[in-house]
Amino acid sequence: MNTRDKIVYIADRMIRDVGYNAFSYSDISEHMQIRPAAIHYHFHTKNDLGLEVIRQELERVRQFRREEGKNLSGEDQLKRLFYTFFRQSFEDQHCLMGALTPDFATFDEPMQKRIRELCGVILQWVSLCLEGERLADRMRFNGTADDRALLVISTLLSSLLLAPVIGREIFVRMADQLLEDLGAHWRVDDLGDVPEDFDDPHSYT
Amino acid sequence: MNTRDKIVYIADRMIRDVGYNAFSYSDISEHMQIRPAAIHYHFHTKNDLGLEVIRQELERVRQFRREEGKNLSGEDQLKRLFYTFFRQSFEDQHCLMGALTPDFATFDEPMQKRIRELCGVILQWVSLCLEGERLADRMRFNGTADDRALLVISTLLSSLLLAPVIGREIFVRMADQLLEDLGAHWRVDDLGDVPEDFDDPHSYT
DNA sequence: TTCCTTACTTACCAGTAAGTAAGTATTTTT
DNA sequence: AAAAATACTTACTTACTGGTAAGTAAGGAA
Repeated sequence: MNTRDKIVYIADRMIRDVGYNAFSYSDISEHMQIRPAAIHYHFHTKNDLGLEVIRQELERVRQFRREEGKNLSGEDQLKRLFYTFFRQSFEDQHCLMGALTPDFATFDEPMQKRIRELCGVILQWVSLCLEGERLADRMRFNGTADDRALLVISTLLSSLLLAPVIGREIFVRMADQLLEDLGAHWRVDDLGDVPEDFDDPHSYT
Repeated sequence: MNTRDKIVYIADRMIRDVGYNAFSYSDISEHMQIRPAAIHYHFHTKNDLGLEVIRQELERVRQFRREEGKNLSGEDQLKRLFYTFFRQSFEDQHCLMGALTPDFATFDEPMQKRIRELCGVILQWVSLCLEGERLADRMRFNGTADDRALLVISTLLSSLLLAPVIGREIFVRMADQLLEDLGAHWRVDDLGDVPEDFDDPHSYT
């Protein structure tokens, strides 16, 4: 990974760990062979870095849907989503939306716009998966798929936020309850174990 | 309201507006006839102030349950909870848990402990209300009341987090869907309008 | 009248934040 | 071989953070 991408990767993790307003360039520099000022060479302002972190996550989600997701059922795509969140619950990390929304009011317009974009893409993705599953009779729920997607995302998001407070096990409790309510025939346990090493920069979301 | 309580009130609002790590003593001082250093007279450190903000909210919830809540049905208590969150969605404010949990890793032990306490009290409260409503046949749900309380809180919490991003209307959408799923015969619309002025320091939570 | 407390103010500290400017070693292009 | 771009470092500025120290005006108690 080149320096630029490494900076973005570390910033991404920092945002998920402690929130956007609680990390600095010097925090990032401590995790790599670089001085804080060198980060300014790659990202003029912290805002630019923040924008890039969200842009890359947006791109990852879009690429997954374009390429891998194309050949996967809604169920398999949802499993991927749940697995990502499951893994993050083990790392005491939050999803980008959960980490960024509380500080939303402190961001400028371009940043807010991009968060809105990320939010829209994720909701649309989950909504389409849910609608497909309902049509295939593998899930059932009242109301629109859009509304149900909102509930799914909000449950995953808050289970990560609450995990460090209440305990890691609440992710499985909440996710399984959600799946039961949706009439799904699979549970978090079916997703497989989380590997020991967590150095791959994948995440949706 | 005396100076000390006013500081706590403003700090509370700031935490809900922009998060704990994004406000300073000078931000608070700008909202009252006082210099930043005077706040140190009342609260030696920012941590002490944070602790007091949570303590007061904890006390408010406990007092409500001890006094008013005693004579109210689970339904009326839940209505009170939903109404509080509904009102906050209009102010683009977050609940304390939603505002504090993303920064959780940056807090020291006493602070984390108190947030955990607040979280526990709220969940227990909602859980008891839900259990009562199920027994009274006014609500129905699978699984334990504790798990269902977790879902209710997480939905309310994230709807506030997402409101500034997606739009205020999502609070009503998500809350109503939640109530429908629970088999409740009431909706957010039944809670009455939110008044224009929002200067009363009540909030649970 | 003196003393002490309360509730501040002003002035300051050390530390850290984001950001800049100038210089340098290394690689790439011409 | 010279020039230029790349990827930094060192050293800095400005602004602001939480926190401290010393002083003071107002009020009540001895």
